[in-house]
Amino acid sequence: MQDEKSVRAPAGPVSMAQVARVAGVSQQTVSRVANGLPNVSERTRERVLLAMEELGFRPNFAGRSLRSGRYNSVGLALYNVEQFGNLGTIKGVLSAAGDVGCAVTTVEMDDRAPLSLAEATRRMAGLPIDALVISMSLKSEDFEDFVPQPGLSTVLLTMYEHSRCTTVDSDQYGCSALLMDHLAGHGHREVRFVGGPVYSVDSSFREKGWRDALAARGVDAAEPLRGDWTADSGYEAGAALAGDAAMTAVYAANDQMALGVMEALRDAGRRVPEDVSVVGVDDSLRDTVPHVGLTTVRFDLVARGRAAVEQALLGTAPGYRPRAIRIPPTLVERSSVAEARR
Amino acid sequence: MQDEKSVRAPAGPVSMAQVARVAGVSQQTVSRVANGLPNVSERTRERVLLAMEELGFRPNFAGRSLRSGRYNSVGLALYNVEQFGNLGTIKGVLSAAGDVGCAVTTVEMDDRAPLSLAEATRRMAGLPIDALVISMSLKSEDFEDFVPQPGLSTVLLTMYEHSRCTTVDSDQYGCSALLMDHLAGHGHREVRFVGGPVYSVDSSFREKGWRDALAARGVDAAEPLRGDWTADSGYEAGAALAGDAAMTAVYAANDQMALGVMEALRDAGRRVPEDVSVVGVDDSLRDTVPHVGLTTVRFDLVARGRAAVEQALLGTAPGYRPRAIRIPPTLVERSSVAEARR
DNA sequence: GCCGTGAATGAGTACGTTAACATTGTGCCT
DNA sequence: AGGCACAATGTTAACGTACTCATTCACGGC
Repeated sequence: MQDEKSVRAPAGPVSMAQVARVAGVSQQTVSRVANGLPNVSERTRERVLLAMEELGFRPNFAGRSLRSGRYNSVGLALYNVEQFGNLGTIKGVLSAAGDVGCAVTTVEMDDRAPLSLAEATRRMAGLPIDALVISMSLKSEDFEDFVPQPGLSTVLLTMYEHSRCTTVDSDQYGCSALLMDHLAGHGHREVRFVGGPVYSVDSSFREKGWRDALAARGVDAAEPLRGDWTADSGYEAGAALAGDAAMTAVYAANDQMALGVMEALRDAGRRVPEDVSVVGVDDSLRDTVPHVGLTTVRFDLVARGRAAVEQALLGTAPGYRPRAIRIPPTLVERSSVAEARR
Repeated sequence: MQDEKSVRAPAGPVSMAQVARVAGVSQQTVSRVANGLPNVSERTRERVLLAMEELGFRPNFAGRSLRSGRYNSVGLALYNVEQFGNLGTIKGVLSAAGDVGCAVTTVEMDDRAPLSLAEATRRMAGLPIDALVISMSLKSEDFEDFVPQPGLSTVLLTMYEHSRCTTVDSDQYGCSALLMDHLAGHGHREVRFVGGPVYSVDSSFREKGWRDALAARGVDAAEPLRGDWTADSGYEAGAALAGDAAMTAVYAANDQMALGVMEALRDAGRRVPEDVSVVGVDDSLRDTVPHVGLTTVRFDLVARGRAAVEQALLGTAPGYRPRAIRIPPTLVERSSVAEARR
């Protein structure tokens, strides 16, 4: 039963008390060593570190945060993980949380039934988190009557402006203004819109921006076409638009559809951008398609995620007032926009 | 100071004891209600639920898991969040964790210096997690001397076969066999390889698979070209290969470069697939490029993430033995491969 | 040589929860 | 009517940590 070296079977989690016994010190001294506090002699420190190593000590999170009242973690409720943009947002959330020494505790919410915000909050409330970021693409009315969990600072990633909750989002309305101004600067008035699915909130904000821009210039908006975000659906829309002699530009609600539109127009004998200008949204094709020539708009999704976490953590301080933060997009000018024909 | 309704300022976190006081029951009864345990009268239950609502009770995670010794959470150490494939893996991790009622606690590891595995494990050890999945694209030698934290079931997402740790990965070697067999079936012997950056472990496994497949057929491997995964770098490689009269097929280590290769070949007057066949890896262009014609290989990244979590959780049971799990890829046959010229 | 100073260490306690056990109350069978 | 089963509820203890306070010890100034 005797080994030559330090093979005391830990058999389950090792507490500071056990380390203390082996090192011949008090549990409090082990705590000091574990947290790098001063007033521990070098000799003692080494003895304790050795005992920790030997037993495989792992600090008990529960005990620690029961004492401190803090978890050093931000909650993230995700609705549709694979949706475009989530990776950038996740990156921003992780990055901002990491900057302040926080982990990110994530739960996927799209298991069975379409979950409500209330249900999501309830499920997140029991997790080890100091603040909560909720990313669920819901309709505006689903946000209206939402009441955040008292005592849990909550931020919603949505364009809806909530009265009791800070909301953060890329400016899905402003991106249209950016593109329409750009097109107008090149003399385009008759701009057609190819939207995403009707249930998409982002698409409808982009559509509203398009409508308002046209209205501001006194142009009647033609009935928008709709795709399902894929390049193939964009191709169909482009094919349908190719015969439209009045229009000089197409605004597709994302880049993949814009690419489809461009290909369909060219297949129908209309040159891009000489005959028709095309713009998209997202700048998702960079590095993916060789020689991308699509003028588009880029959202800083990382900034979106960062802002959400920053606000959520600010919200843990008393006296914080909810606000609405919209991350401005930037225009990415390439070669799919030219002067409109007279 | 008296409001007509239930606006007792909670002022900080609310404990079961406080709820108990308001509801006029014992703290244990509150616990029973919170956990949905039986043997509570309907009247009492309602009274407690009301008090919870009124005070904004939020179950204390620390107290609960201090008692139970479990966290119901899986740790995820991520090295390079935005890298291709991570989103699918994250999805799989979240999904598998969610299936067993676990959250996922994530920390991004690429802050300052290139972190070591040991450092990553140390940082994750103090988090509220029952098991750990580590996703860091390191060289094989960085994995060799890794010792997992005792008492913390750990899985590495890597092709390296570790002796004391379960490893999970998509089969980055087998994908080459799949593609080379497919090409060989169409009569291709002289297949050129366009790899990713030299430091990429995935690329080198794919390259090894390509070499071994050629060797098995007695063909000398030409020096591979290298890109940086982007379509533009693929275009350059394609331009360089266009003059190579002997080769009949190109194997690009990812789809974006394959697309660049195809465009460069066509620009140089060589038809694809009639003159040269091209294959890629990842199937990353689906829905992104209209009418994708690229024959490629698809990894089930969600399955990769799922497998990692499943193994990590299995590892919490005694008697578990480490294993190496390789998720097989599937061939996605499109139109960029034709019979080789005689 | 005595006391003050400050470093090193230990003792005691409380954080919020749940499990085990103890107690009370209610209704039913004989 | 007496007792027994079982439902409803309360009491106590323990999980591992870090804070507060107490104690010991060494050293230096006078």
